[in-house]
Amino acid sequence: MPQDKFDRAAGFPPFDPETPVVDLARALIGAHLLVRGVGGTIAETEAYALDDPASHSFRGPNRRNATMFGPAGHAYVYLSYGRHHCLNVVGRPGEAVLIRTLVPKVGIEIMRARRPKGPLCAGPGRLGLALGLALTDDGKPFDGTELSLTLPPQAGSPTILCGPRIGISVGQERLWRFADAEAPELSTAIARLAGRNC
DNA sequence: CCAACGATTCGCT
DNA sequence: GCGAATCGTTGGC
Repeated sequence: MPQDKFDRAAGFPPFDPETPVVDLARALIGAHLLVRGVGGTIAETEAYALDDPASHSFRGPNRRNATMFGPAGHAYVYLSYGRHHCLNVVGRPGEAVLIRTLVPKVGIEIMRARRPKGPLCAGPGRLGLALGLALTDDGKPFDGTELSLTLPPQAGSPTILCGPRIGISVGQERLWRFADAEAPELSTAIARLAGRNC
């Protein structure tokens, strides 16, 4: 049963220049994410690398992806399909982890006000709306000021499922989508990842 | 310069 | 299950 390559208790988040983005993506499963006091537990992530045709960084730096080439531990927020604000955690240069699903914990009333119907934080677009993300959040650090990323003390090493990333037309062979097998929000996602543990 | 296409979601058939 | 919404980036001419 493969598990994380780093010691979750040693230091979190692992924003050192050595941590490959796949390890960061796995490390963030089970972490607690807050955006201006609203958030929850990360349940689903995707990794995007530099030599990765599915990544925004693949063709080099530009106005949109500049944050991906900046320091680790900052938020890369971009506009998806002209309407959704999606949140990433920047790792090594040109690498980032897309936060796809959160188990809502804090500020649920606020999230529900922003999203009157349907799932609060299941899917990157819904999550961005529920957390009140905007393009002005692009480049902000996860330093506990507006954005924070912590590992709950009681959190153990979750069982992590993996599978192909969603919504991409290239790079499907990389099984870089990760999900917490225990997360309640992921019934359909878990079904699609059933039996895969890597 | 212009047409096509997304790291998506929602509503209707 | 399918198509619209919506806009910045991309790629072809």
